[in-house]
Amino acid sequence: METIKSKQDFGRVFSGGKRANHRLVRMTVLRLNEGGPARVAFVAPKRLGNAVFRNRCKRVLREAAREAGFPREGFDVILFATQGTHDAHPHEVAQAIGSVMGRFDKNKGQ
RNA sequence: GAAGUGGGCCAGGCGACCGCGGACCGGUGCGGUCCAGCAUUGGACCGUGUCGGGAUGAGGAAAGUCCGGGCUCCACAGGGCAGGAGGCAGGUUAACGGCCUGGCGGGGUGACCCGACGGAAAGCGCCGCAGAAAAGAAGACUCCCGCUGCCCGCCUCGGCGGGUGAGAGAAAAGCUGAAACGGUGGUGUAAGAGACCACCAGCGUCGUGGCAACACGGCGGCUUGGCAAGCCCCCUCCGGAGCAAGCGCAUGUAGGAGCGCCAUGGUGUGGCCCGCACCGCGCUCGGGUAGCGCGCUAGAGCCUGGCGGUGACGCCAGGAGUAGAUAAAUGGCCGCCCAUCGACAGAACCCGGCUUAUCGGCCCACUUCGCAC
RNA sequence: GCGGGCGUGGCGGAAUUGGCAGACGCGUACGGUUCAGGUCCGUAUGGGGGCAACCCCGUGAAGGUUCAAGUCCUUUCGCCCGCA
Repeated sequence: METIKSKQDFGRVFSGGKRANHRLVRMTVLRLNEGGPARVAFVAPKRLGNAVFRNRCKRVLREAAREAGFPREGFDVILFATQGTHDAHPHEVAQAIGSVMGRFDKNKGQ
């Protein structure tokens, strides 16, 4: 699973991407016009808690992303943990990601 | 059995499947270099992609960053001032503000626990309100006494009684306060006082024991508040930075332009001075960069046994054993077991401590109380 | 990794060398002014107890030094800032 690493790439996704919120996950999605590998990033803000709490959040997101079929062709996605992510089951989070991504797939079809 | 004290240990386990970091091994594609050969080609090494195999992979505090070191660079880390830290004694150690043993003080019936525990007659400063007085202030004030003097009365003519409080005496009492020129009791006196005596506290000094802190005993003269976590004094220790240290490679219009200063100068140097080393330096404009590799994990380390030591610890012998990431790896799911899957919590150069957080459980030693034998 | 600062009523923000904690401003409540509202003026305003006089507790938390701590010291929690 290719991850976004450099500061410049993050900046590109933040400025050009669209945001979508859910109780269990928040995400920023950038549609890629030209080729290049689709990538993912996992973020847990510091205000959520200590290092163990945030590591757990990112592991849940990682497992959910794997189940949801990431990385998806043509998208760079940043996944943010929320307060609910820590105690959620990865399967729930995967469904949440799926429903949110559904909007973007629909838009793509139009 | 109940309550408690001290010390040590564990931090769910096993199996199956899917996934993550990553050393290593094997296959294979591409590129480069070298070697052999006339040549198709073959072999070795390096880089890179891909497929398969595959050991191994967070903590007792990884935490807070409160101390101490190692390591690296600055000069080989040197002198002084400033600044900072520590503060009963002896030991332990690489070092420490840690630890051990002992002393002293305090708490507990006890096992045990706690203690920033040098100096206030080196100096400066502070001690509000109350109180006569608050730090040597004079014996100032109230109070005490009635020797001398003065006044009045009596009378046996020199004394007696009464009054006064000028002079002399004295430091006991003075309601306050956190704290008042040691405390209690006695002798003494006009009244009193370490003036004298006994005991206690404290000080000095001598002796004995102890490496020492200190303890015990004798003697002495009678006595000098508290705060140093106020400044300070004394003793001991500390050069500065930190793995973004530091070294190498690659990239780059890059050995850039302008102005200013310059040897009693500038930089290394981080507060200052000296010393040492180097010879350009400062500002502005413009440009570039946090890519890759090394450092990077085996270390004053851990376990077991023996010896020395009261102990911390030291010495010797044997044994086991690679976390090294860099947008940063440990997760998901199923089954079984203990007891309900639990607490605090995630390595980032590495160690030794300290402090703080913490569900539940186990082991050892000891104390007090109750009951039974 | 290294270094520095802050925490006081509901809010902002004072409290000199330790010596009566909450000055001052805002806000809130009540009353007055007005036909009504605003402005303005006055009173009250940390918590608990008491009929009252008054007493006790309160400066992020827990200890300590001192006769006395918002102030000094230690540990700890939270927040903010700077440097590489």
